[in-house]
Amino acid sequence: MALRYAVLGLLSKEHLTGYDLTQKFHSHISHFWNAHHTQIYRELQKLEKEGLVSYDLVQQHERPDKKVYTLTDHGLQDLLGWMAEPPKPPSMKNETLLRVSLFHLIPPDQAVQYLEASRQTHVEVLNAMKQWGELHLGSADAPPSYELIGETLTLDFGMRFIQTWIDWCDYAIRMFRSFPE
Amino acid sequence: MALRYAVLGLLSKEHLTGYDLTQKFHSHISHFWNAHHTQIYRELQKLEKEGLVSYDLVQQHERPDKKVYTLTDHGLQDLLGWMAEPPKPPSMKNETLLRVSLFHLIPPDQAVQYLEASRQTHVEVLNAMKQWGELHLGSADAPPSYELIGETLTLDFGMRFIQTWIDWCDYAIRMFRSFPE
DNA sequence: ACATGCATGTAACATGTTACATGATTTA
DNA sequence: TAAATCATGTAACATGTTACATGCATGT
Repeated sequence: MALRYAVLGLLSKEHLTGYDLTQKFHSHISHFWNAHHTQIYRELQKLEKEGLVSYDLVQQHERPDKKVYTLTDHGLQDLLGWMAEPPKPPSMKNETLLRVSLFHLIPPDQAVQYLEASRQTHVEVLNAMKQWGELHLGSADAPPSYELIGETLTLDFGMRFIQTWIDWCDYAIRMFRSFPE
Repeated sequence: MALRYAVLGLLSKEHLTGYDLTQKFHSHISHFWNAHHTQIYRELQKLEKEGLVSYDLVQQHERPDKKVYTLTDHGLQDLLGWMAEPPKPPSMKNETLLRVSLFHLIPPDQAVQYLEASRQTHVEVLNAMKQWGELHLGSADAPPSYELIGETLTLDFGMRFIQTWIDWCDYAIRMFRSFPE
């Protein structure tokens, strides 16, 4: 029930095509949501049938037509209603942690190897986030405009989250190293 | 592709019925995975057809029969093969952050109210985790046995994760308070 | 009397993933 | 010459959610 609100939310800022939306998902909100283009096209069709979005056909030279989607009044009302719903407890689904919970099945050096690879992946993600923030939000020290407050806060959470991963990987590696092999 | 490994992983420790598995999902691994009983029954049927698990019918007095599932050799091999796969970058999907990214659509006091409710929810989850850890894993200071290392580490991550949420909520509330209303 | 627990499921639907398809244009 | 980009999709399948169903036992 939430993919629709990710789409409506992006459309509340700009008029976008399905393709544009896919790009935004990858570039702007991947630290808290993501979707394949196939899902987005399917969702747009449904939202259009329900009257929450409408589209204009735009002809292009030498390219297929594109559908530029717009949020309708009804769509904005639906979105604002959803914004007022109470928060739910977080539910995690993480393949790495699922593996870690079964580490007693494998030898310690394989576990350490896995944790080191995982740490490395997270370091790379964190660097990419920092770069993205500097490019899109400017200095992290200066307070953001009200328009950008949501993006600033979610990026900040994303970076804290990844840092938590890195710290935890270090801790876990130390714990494994303390076991006699 | 990972629910099956959550099921196989639990069955690598004990023989369990579908009902037992549902309980374990809720009580033991909810900080990094979860599933409805309907999913678990469906998955067990598939795993049985593929020969990764088998079951014994156990008759009960005054209750319907139960199927107690066991991991087969084939199932264990499949599980160990999965354990050796490389880690993926984490992918988050979080409704709260999706709302936060759209906070520019609502007035600051509604945003603060939401963040305070979210903080409260996370405090409650953290307390429940602490209690569960004391009950199942004993003192957090003493090093765990190798059998319990996975559960110790995943619970530790869960608690760090929730603490990160709480700290971030405080930061976000301060940021909103600094905006003139 | 009513809810909760034990134990198993079906059905319908929503969401997410992967593979395949088209066809011109631009970049390496 | 190969690939990536723009732009739109279909199809098949896996996973996740919600509602409904059964029937007995125990606790409040």
